[in-house]
Amino acid sequence: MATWLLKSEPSVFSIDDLQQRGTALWDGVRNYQARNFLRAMQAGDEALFYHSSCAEPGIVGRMTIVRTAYPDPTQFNPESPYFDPKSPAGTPRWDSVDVCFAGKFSRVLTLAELKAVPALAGLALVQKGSRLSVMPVSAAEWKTILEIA
DNA sequence: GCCAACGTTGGC
DNA sequence: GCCAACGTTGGC
Repeated sequence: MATWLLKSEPSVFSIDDLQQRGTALWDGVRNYQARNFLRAMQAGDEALFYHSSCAEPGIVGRMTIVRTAYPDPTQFNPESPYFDPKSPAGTPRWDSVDVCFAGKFSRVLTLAELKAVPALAGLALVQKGSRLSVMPVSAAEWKTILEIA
């Protein structure tokens, strides 16, 4: 089982939205490195939910991957902000996975706090200039994060 | 709202 | 293949 971290802007899709819906498709990833991580996910993998571009950026909960990568339907929808007219119909560029709510932390593990934890220094999230929205989390990092949650 | 850092595009 | 220009991300 692998572990991951996924970013979302809470004004678009928050941990509370996921809690309400139970299961949701994770769409809108438009970066090749992030997409490749989506494609590496297995059903049963676990992931952290991170709120970005908001008043208090940080990790807010956990989820489980319940369906492996499949073509992100928004890339073909001209009405969607994620529409990609250049994505070939035969070999779609962008993928989604399905995720299931697995818990909301009692507090936000803020980015500032995470940056101060030496054991998390290798996490792409805390590295300067990193904008990666889907990233792997090592077993040790996962353990550290759950311990401070 | 600002702006640093990054990824992508496209001319050459 | 290089690299300047551009658009986007995301913290502050």
